[in-house]
Formats: sequence, C-alpha cells, structure tokens
Amino acid sequence: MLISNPSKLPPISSLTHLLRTLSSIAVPSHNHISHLLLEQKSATQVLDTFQWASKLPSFTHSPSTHRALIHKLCTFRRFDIAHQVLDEMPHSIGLPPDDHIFVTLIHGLGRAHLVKQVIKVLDLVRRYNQKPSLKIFNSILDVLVKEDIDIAREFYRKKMMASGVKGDDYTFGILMKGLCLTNRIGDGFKLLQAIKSRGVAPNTVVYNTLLHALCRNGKVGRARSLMNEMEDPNDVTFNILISGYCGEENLVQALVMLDKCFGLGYVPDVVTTTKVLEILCNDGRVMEAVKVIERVESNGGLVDVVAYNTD
DNA sequence: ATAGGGTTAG
Repeated sequence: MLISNPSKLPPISSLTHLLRTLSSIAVPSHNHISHLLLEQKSATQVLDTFQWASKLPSFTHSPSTHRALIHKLCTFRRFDIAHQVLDEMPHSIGLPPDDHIFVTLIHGLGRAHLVKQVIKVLDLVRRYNQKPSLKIFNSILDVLVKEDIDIAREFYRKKMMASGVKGDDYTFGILMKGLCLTNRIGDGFKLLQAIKSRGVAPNTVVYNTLLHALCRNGKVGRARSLMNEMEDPNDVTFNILISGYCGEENLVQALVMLDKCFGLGYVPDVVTTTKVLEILCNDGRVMEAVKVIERVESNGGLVDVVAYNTD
C-alpha cells in the first residue's frame, strides 16, 4: 500500500487541523477535500490527508479529489506515486482516470521538463483502453512547443497526423506560439499558409501570435499588412499593433490605429494606453494625451496610476 | 487547452 500509516501524521498546519475538525462534524464536499489536499506541504502529508479523507464516514473520493492529489504529487515531483494513484483509480472508485486528470499530469510533467514522459502519457491513456482525445494531444503539444519546437513538430506529424487526429484551432494556435517563441517568423507564415490551404481561415489567436512576433522583431509594417487580411481583428489585435507602433515611436501610425480601434468599438487596455500616453507626452503633446485618457475612460476603459505618472 | 503585459529622477 502506498499510503502510509495515519497514526504517525507529521505536524500539520492549524488551518488543516481546523478543516479536519470541521469535516469530522459535517460530511465534507469533494471541493472541500480538494482544497485541503492542495494546502499540504509535502507528498507524505498529501497522501495522509487523502487516506484520512477516504476513511471519513459517508465520504467517497471522486475524480476531482484524485485530480487534486495528482496535482500536488506532481508539484513534489513524485511522478512515480502519481502513476500508482492513477492505476488504483479503477478499483478505488470504479472509474479510470479522465481527460482532466491526464491533462493535470501532462502539465506536471511539463513543469518538470520531462519531455519523454509527457509523450508517454499517450500510452498511459491507451492502457486504460481509451483513445487519447484531441485535448490530450493538444496539451502534450503545448508542453513540447515550450521545450523544443522540432520535437513538437515531429510529435504533430508522427503522433497526431499519423493516428488520424486532425488538429483544430487550438492545435494551430499552440504550433504558432511555439514558432513565434523562437522568432521563426518565416515558419510562422508557412504555417499560416498551411492552414489556409486546408480551406479554413486561420483564427484570430493564430494571427495575433504572428503579429506580435513581427512587432517584437521590428516588422510593424509587415504586421500592419498582415492585419489587413484578417476577417475579425479583435481588441488584442489592436493592442499589439498600437504597442508595436509605440515601440518604434511612430506616433502618427499609433494614433491612426487608436482611432481605428475606437471606431470598431474596442478600447485599448491599460498597458497599451500607457504606451500611447508616454510617447504623446514625450513629444510634449500633453493636451492630446489628456484627450486620449478621456476617450479611453468614457469608453469604459481603465487608465491607471502608471499612466497618470507619465509626464 | 490557444494571443499581449508597462512605470522610476533632478
């Protein structure tokens, strides 16, 4: 048995103690026990708490309490125990681990940079006779793009495409993020092209990711023309472009975009507004800055302390 | 489960 003897409980915090006392009076909810688990400071404490809860009269663990347990075990890097817990789920609650719990494990392994183990989650899912869902594929892909874009691409080609799993909007967003993270702008455009060649319009997130990478790399003009082909630019799109123009101190274009932004009913966010105010004030155009503040505020936007200090 | 993120001196 992997859960140790509760009689030798380690010292526990007073909050934990209080919660334990309360739960022995009333039947605790799954939510309640999950929070209690998340509060524990060591793998032993989490396991003890989990074990203690399972002995409470009229309490049965659920997928959600298991998820909390797995999450905590991952933060303590006890992936071995996490796997054992998953294995025990079919007998302990009569249910195999669900998607949500696999995603939790994938995140945990990802935080520990355990790339190979993350990919192996696919086999783990199959061991419970389940077909890995697109959500699981995407979660794995999300970990991989942050580690190594080439491994991510190989995973996409060999594991997803080869098993007949078609990527969705999320998939392309994740891939674009991975490419842009390493400033592979050329590849970003290729991906955009690949999406279009499937006969679908790339979604706004995919575009925005590439727009941001362009702006970061001093290619605001290219970002502007790419924006022209977007069907539905949103507030984030405008924040990116306005910030981009501010970054190269192109006050004229920044203000043009700002107008366009308001014209479509979007209000720049706090960060973007501050940048606009900054370059206006640097240019001594304080009156216009005040007008911008009024315009943002009257449209329901926020201007914060940092902006007011800009002088 | 997917996009961005600022200020600080004479």
